[in-house]
Amino acid sequence: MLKTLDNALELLKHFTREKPQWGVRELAKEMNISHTVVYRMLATFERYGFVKQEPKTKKYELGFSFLEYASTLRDNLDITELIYPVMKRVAEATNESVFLTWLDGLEGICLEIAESRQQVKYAMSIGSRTLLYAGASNKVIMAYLPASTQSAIIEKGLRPRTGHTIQDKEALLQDLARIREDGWAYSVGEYTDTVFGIAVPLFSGDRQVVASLTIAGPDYRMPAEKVPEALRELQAAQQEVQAMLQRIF
Amino acid sequence: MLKTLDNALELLKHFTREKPQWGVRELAKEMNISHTVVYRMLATFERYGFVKQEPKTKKYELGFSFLEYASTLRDNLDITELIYPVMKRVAEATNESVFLTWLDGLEGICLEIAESRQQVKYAMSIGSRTLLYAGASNKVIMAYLPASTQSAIIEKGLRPRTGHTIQDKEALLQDLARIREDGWAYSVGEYTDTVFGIAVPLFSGDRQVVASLTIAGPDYRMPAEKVPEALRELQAAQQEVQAMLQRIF
DNA sequence: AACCGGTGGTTCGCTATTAGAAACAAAAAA
DNA sequence: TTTTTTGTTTCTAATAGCGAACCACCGGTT
Repeated sequence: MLKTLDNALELLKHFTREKPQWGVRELAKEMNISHTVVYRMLATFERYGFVKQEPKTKKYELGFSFLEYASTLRDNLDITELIYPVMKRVAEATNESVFLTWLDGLEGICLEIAESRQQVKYAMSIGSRTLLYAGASNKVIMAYLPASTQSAIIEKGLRPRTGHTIQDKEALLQDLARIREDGWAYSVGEYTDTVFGIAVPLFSGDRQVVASLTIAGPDYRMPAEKVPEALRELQAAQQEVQAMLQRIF
Repeated sequence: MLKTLDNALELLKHFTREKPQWGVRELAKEMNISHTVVYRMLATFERYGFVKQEPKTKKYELGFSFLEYASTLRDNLDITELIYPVMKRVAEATNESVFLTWLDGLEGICLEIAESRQQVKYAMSIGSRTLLYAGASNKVIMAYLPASTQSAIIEKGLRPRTGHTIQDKEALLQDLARIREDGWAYSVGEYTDTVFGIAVPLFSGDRQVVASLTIAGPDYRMPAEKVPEALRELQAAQQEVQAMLQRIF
């Protein structure tokens, strides 16, 4: 393990939505290290476009290189070309937004969004991480993980996202068992208040869960009687995407 | 400048669309350094999710952290909330896709795309870099840059992207002068074959070009007589976005 | 089964690189 | 104006990284 690189990557973590700009000395104080060191790291990052210095304020912020790497990363997964069209079709058929959530370690990460025509955007954008124990899109992934992994997620703590987030370990495991039997998940307001989700899992060639496909939107637009129709649409997409995944993975 | 960090960022450059996966020794040979060093760098990056190792092949590839940082980066610019809705409106009015290109050093970078309903996707995705001397979206930015910056771009070389890319220095400068007079640019097949572009510039609070807004699509869908109407739509969007930019920058 | 060339991962001593105090110039703030 | 704070540069002690040699493992060949 390289300490210099480790320090540098730790530094990057400080550039967040809440605090996107940092002065050299300001950041050094925050990290409890010499401002000289911070300066050198930022200067090196800047040469590669990972941060850039605003000429006026002299403060540093994230650079466009992240966009470039994110772009090639998404290309690697053939999402835009293969999966997105299917998602878009479901979005148009159901008039709701469709999300592709990928499994990454003990968390989920949103890889693609097909917006419905109804322009109601959510506070979820591509690249945002999610906890696996709340919301249909996440639970449907967790349901198919090995028991040991499920435990690991639970051990990390079940902090509630909303008033409807399941906080009891046993209740969660039971819920997951049911989802596994059904082959799909439905939830309302678990991850975000007043938002429903209908989700199905996606598997790799060797039958491991790797992702989920989700229809989501404001709860008032998806009463119980409309769920079966949306689910049918989603399951058709699932099969289609599944076939493509087998060929790749 | 930190050499260790510099090396590490140089290493990342090798993960491209063309070669997204690397073995430790393979990459070491490519970079002409010890495989031990490469291993240490990859291991450190992996702890932060910037690369990940595929369990089967043991090869490394880019990790999801880039998506996360790209996401917060885009949030910083308030694009999704403020500018995207305007772009979407133009896309629906004209039935063509609308692109937001940002100025970054001597290059452009695509920050947002509002797709038209007609599902014809281009090989351009968010985060891709573009050269400033070809195509309406780029030239309209270059046209408003100071002469010294224009020279710098030209000095770097005018490699043709297509058969219609302007390669003569004088011809280019003359074209830019005209664009500056008109306040907008129109081109066909300069950056990508059989693709037209109509573009207008966007300025920061202190009257510096920072970006461009572009309508683009297959050339057969935009004959000369339809250009004025599309331009009108685009210029309305320009004013609207401009007003928002003044408030931010 | 033994072999071989390949892989990713580990160890350890020498040495190049990095950290951090101090100093600097410039720009805000007093 | 002075004072404080900023980003940046310089210097040297000492830490952290380099790389040869190492191991354990895998997959194909003999």
